[in-house]
Amino acid sequence: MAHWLFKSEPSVWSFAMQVKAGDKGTEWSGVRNHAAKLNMMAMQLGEEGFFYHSNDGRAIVGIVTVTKLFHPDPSDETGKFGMVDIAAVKALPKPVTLETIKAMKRLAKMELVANSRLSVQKVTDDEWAIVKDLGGL
DNA sequence: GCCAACGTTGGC
DNA sequence: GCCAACGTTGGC
Repeated sequence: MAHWLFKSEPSVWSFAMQVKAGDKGTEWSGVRNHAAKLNMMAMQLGEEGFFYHSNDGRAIVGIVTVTKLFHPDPSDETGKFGMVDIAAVKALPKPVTLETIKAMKRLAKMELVANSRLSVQKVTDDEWAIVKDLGGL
């Protein structure tokens, strides 16, 4: 199973809102980037990803799971892009900050550091295990 | 609030 | 099809 990372500004859509939205999941709409789209197309049902708060927070705060495979995003008039649905799984007992990630040698290659602007990223098995551990899971 | 990095757009 | 200009993102 592959692992992922979803990035969101908490003032727009926070992990707390994702939790409140329940188990069924919500549409991860509005992605207009091809690299992010390819990542979403590769996602399988039940695969898990980190939920990262950009700007305000700058930390990985929770885990989400894919509840619906890649499908068209009605908000995209060009029809080129799409989205998956995700639902919150659990919060990290200890959020893992960007600062911590940058300070860890084994996490230095994370896309979060290398390509911070990509909104849906791939996370390696190694990175997944390390961050979960740092997060207290 | 600034600025670097990156993606997209549009003129040629 | 190239590339300069522009807009957006996100860390600091």
